[in-house]
Amino acid sequence: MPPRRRQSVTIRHVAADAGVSLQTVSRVINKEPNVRPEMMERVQASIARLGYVPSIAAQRMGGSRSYLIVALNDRERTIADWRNRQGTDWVDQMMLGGMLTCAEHGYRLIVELVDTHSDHIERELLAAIAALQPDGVILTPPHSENPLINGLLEAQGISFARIGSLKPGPGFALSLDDEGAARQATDHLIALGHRRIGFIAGPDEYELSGWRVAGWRASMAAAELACESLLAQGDFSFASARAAASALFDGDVAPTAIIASNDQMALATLELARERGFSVPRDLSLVSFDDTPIVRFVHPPLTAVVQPIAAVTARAVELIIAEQAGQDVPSVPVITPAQLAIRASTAPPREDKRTDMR
Amino acid sequence: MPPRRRQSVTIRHVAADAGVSLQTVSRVINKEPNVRPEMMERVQASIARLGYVPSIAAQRMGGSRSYLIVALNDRERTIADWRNRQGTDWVDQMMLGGMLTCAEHGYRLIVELVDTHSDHIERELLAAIAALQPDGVILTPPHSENPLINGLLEAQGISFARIGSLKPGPGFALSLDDEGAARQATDHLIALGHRRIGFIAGPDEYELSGWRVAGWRASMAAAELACESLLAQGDFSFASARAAASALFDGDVAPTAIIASNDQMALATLELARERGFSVPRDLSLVSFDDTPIVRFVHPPLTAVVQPIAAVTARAVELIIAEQAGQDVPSVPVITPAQLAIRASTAPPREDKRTDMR
DNA sequence: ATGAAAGCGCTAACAG
DNA sequence: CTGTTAGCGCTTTCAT
Repeated sequence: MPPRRRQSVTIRHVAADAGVSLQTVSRVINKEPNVRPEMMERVQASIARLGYVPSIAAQRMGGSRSYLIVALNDRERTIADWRNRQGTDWVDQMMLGGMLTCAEHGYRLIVELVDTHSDHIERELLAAIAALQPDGVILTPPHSENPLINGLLEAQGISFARIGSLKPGPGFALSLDDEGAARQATDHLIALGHRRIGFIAGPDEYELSGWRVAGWRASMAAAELACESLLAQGDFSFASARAAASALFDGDVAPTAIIASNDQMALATLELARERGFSVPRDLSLVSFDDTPIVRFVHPPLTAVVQPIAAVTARAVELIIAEQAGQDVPSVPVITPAQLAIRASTAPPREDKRTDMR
Repeated sequence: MPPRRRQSVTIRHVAADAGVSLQTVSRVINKEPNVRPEMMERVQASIARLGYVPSIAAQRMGGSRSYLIVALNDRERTIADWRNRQGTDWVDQMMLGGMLTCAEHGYRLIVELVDTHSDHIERELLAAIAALQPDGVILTPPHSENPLINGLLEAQGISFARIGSLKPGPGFALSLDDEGAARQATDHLIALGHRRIGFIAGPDEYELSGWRVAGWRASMAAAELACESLLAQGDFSFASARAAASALFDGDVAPTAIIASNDQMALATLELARERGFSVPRDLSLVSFDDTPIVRFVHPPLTAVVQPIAAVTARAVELIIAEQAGQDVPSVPVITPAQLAIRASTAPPREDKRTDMR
């Protein structure tokens, strides 16, 4: 049984050491105004000498911030990703962006998992809030636009960020530029000389599915290329994409390139292409969305749209902290551009008889 | 500026609702004895009805636990892994084991990064402790046996676990069974019919390097096989392993199988084998250590020793919580067996003229 | 510009 | 077995 531990050096020690009141020390810690420079210096010297660091528990108890930001992720999906060990690094990228940004401001990021589908999601969230009293919450898909969660957080008066959402409303909307990313991918293929570029869309439940399709359509239209018979739909799963790719291959206009709306679907397309004797990228160019680590290790490594999850999460943290500090924060969605990582799965199309010449 | 938030339902509300004193509620929350079953029930009913969840900040202030466990990782290495996006999932596996186990007991896991090489590592750790007041700390290599950290934690009276360490001393030592794992890998190859099994060791700075070599030696000896000219050493880096594998290939006894002490070194060996025209596993069987996701996606997928990081971290959390609760905890190192994932990189050796027949 | 007082939600130590 | 009291370390009032 460990001994009852107490803070070794408290604000009281600092106050005594500097010969000022607790209040003055508190003011210095919180960078509040109305402290003479010399006082401030004296206090800071004491703080440094004593190695004083405020207890966040006490700070929270005193009625101020908790310096805690909760990153809410879907339990089922996150655990499955961890268990599968397929290299999905969504959480890592969130930590990379979120933790480091938190650390810069003296905050901590705590990852919490909640059941999306559960009807006690409300209870789970409230429990986390009651226990942790976080200063902010970062929502990720599929929670970002959950009205229950959104309403609850708003009612509790907690700042929160919605990653992957463009909707106005309470909380900050932060999204990757899905449409722009799809355009970039399409333009890349067009520049390589492709004219029949297929697209495997994601499910309609996800708004971003539509954005990605829109980007592809826009690029195709700009290049005066037809989209007819070049669009198929999957549900982000490997199996669904095999069917979708199959439909594309067997369709009226065999594509020379395919863009898949996520990695799993791109891998399925790659597999199917192989089975049909198509060599990638010689017979078929392939572009993937998400750029999880795995697409770098398949053969050939896939050209992919990189999701800047770390950057978006970092921004989310900054917004939350800025709002805490009473600073002005933008009320429009924050859109972060995506990048295209060009690898070995895209190349100019092979010359063939079907190349139309107008 | 968000409004000053307060706990919506506190222990006081529960006490009033149940018509008992604060203390009784506290006792129920903490499962302390000396509460009549009927009282307990009444209090629990109120807790459920009001949706009460204790504030960990307040609990900590009251002088009890903080319900926080810090997982200390090396900053440089962790950030590099996140940035590289090579699929390294050490942190994820820690969270899988650590977070879930924490959650079962009402604890939270907070990941903290500190600079190993920095001389202010002491200050960093003390700051984290002062701010968070964690109930426990989980150390990972290369911190596990850092005397400064060990001493500091002991002095602070904080329970801590040392992952990847077998040393006695303050804190719980938890390790994977490196020697056993190496034996398993070697035995697997011997069972396949290999007799000339090479081993690429890790650097001496890591104790586990020695354990792994010992396991290989033991298995070889048990099968009456010679180790002569079959041991090479690297430093866990890709480059070092190319040299090591090269030495093995060019040595007196060309191995028909090689065990590399980590994934990077296995990949280097694979690459070199390819360059020399050896087909894996036809001409050379290959076993890797660590089993990061990447080895599943190379061709052929590598047979590998799986590091049960999640299981070990889960155990670490359990030990810390048990000690907190005043329960008896083992004082001997906790060794978790490793598993061998058999994939396509190992096969029986090809018949060749050099097969000795005694 | 500084200080003194009160209280945050909870638990430990003591009473009954 | 149960209730009362006194803090924990900090931040808010409100004085000065």
